[in-house]
Amino acid sequence: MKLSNGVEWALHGCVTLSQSDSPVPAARLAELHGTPPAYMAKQLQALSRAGIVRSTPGQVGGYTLTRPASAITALEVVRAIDGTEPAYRCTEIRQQGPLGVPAEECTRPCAIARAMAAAQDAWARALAQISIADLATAIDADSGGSAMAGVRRWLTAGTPHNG
Amino acid sequence: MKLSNGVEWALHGCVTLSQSDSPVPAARLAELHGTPPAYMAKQLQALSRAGIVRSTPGQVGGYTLTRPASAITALEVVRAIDGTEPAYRCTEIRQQGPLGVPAEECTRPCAIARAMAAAQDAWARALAQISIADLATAIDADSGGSAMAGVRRWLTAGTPHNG
DNA sequence: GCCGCAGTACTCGGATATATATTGTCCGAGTGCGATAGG
DNA sequence: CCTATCGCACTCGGACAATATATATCCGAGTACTGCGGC
Repeated sequence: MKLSNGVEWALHGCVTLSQSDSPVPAARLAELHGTPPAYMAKQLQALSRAGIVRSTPGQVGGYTLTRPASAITALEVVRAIDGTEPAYRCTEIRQQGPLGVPAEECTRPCAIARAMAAAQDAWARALAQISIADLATAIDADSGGSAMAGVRRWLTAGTPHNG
Repeated sequence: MKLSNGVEWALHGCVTLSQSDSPVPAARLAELHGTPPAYMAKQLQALSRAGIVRSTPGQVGGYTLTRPASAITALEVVRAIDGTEPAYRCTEIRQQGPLGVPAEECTRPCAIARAMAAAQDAWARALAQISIADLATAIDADSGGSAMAGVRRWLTAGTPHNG
């Protein structure tokens, strides 16, 4: 069970976007985080399809959060990048083999699938309780309260029409 | 985040093994579940390395659970097949880029990594609460109490020296 | 001085190669049972 | 009839291909700013 690396970049990217009102280009986010620019752009496109960020074309375009950071959960970001399919996919092997139960009796999911789904729900609930704003606050606290201010300064310093 | 298909086979296999005192060959388990024999054997080898099952060589050999089914958790089986590494691996991108924080200040994990780890813990706890015996009981209940008896009958019927 | 227009530079978006992990398969090493020969 | 020995069939175990997924990249479509010409 490996989560895509893009999830990490998307989460950090959302935290960064939460510090800017003006659009931030994908290339700039990639520069800030030290990631391949084209691949970071790919993740942002996925976030755009999921409705988490809005893309602004044009010369001073870029990406912006569609909602306040406190209204975006980590679960949404993870699902946008990694997909919504559950980690455990039951292939109904109980219907296979010499003792396979007929499909008509399989009215409810397999007990094993139910257990795995319950675990996944617990995981999702934990992520749903955390917002991008929470993450930004936590990161800021870890650095003594200077990290987010530094991000804001760097973002504005890099946009010539703003600084 | 996709979980290996072998997890499903391993879980079903452990439930089946819990119904037999004598060793069950991998090929027989594969036949019962309708899976590729060689690949099912691969999963059982992983379970053996993890100490969940014990392999018995020889003509009437096979695999047996090392402990009562009530003492084997679903988490152990999943970890044996899928590995113990967490789904989210922090690559410390906070140390990258122009605003990278020096490594000496990274005394505790990144806030995002902490959030993801907490979610993974919730997932693990949910799986740790479920034993192979619980799964067997649930599967049996789904079939009106006949499934496990059928498995036991099929296992003994297939072993010529027992039936 | 003000307005309309073309040019340009920048942005995103999807289609395209490469690397890696998973899936699936095979053959060799080892072990216990069973038949057999001897006492 | 009992026992030791040999052969064999069956088992697991790890090493080896084929496939699917994730990773990384590139080029084309579209849009807002900028400079220029006309009014």
